[in-house]
Amino acid sequence: MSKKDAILLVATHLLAIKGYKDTSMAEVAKITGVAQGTIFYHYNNKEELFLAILKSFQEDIVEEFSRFRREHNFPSGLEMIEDVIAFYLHMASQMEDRFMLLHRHDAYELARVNPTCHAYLEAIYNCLIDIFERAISTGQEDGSIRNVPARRMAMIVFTMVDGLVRFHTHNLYDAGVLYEDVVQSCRTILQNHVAPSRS
Amino acid sequence: MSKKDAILLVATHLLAIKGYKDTSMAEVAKITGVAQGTIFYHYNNKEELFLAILKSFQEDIVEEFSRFRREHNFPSGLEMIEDVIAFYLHMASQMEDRFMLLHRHDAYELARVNPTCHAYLEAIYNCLIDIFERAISTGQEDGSIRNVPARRMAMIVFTMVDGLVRFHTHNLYDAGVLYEDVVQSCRTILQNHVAPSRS
DNA sequence: TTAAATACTGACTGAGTACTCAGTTAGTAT
DNA sequence: ATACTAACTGAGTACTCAGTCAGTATTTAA
Repeated sequence: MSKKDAILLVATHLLAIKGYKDTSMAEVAKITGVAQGTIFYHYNNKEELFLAILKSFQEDIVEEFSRFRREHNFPSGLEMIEDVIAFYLHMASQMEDRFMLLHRHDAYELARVNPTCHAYLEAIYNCLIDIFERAISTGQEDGSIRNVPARRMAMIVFTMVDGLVRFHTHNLYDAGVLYEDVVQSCRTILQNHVAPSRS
Repeated sequence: MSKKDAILLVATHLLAIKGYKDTSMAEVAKITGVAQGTIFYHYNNKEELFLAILKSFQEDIVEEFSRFRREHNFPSGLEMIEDVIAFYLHMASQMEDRFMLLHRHDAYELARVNPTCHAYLEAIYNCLIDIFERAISTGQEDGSIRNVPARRMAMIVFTMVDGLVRFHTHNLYDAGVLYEDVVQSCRTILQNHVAPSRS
């Protein structure tokens, strides 16, 4: 791996677990095993390094989620929802550092003054919510999901699933026991009770 | 108001909107209109000031939520849920600064190494989730809410409502349009469809 | 009218910060 | 053999920060 990539990886981890202000470029350099100057050779300043992390996150997550849609087939929209929830949680543990970055305020504060940062964040959230929305729309077409506003319900489902992840990272409750309840709740909210042929 | 209280108020606001590391004691002093040393006279260090804020938040929120329960009567548990959601959002805008503090990582990081901080956080969350749980239990007794695990469902409802608040503070979506959907979703999840007399 | 306790002040300190820059090195083209 | 380049280095710079301290004002008690 190039030193540039190694710096990005170490910085992602430190920024995730310690936050922007508590992460010093000196520490990133030391852990990566490069000189401090090397970081500034590749990234002009701390903010650019942070943006590079968001950019790679956005690219990777779009890639992973579209691969998921390519490689899986779902018997119905309602069943797809459950697989999407499981996949989301899988990604959140696979990309633990970057999801933790999403749960910090650093990115949102930068987004207020930096349009590039705002664009990355929006792209990431759109990707995360899109996949729930797609499942709901699919379910509405095949009749397994009732007639609800797809985008807004996708955001609510997202909120619940993301809440699980946050409970876990905040270390206050054992979120694992909530998984089944969340899946069941989503089923209850979305499930169509009238026969599909009725519409 | 005493200078001590004034310092607490200003610090709460700054810590909420800028975060722990980005808030300097010098700025707190300047905005409050006291000398830097005055802060350290009342609070031994920055961490103690932070804990004092959490403590007052915990006390106030317990007070407000138990007042709500004292002063309101609810025709049924299911209807109580809707009022609780509205009240929660009311409190979140009333105590905007302190709820924003809850959405930052600062407190959770301190809680990892500081048992007092952990205790305050746990008390706050318990209070927030208790009121949802109480509504669900009430509804199960009067038959308006179905037989679901009360505590865990309370956490899920909390997750949705808190998600609304977070969307708002993160400034990414207009969360207002989601309110009705969240209330409707909660009703769908919890509502009892069998006649109360059947049990 | 003291004396003691409490409340407050702001200049100061030393550790830590992001970032710079003159210079080295390893590799490649001429 | 010479010239050139991108990657890399780490000591140095200017600055910010939490916390200290010696001293002053204000309140309380005898």
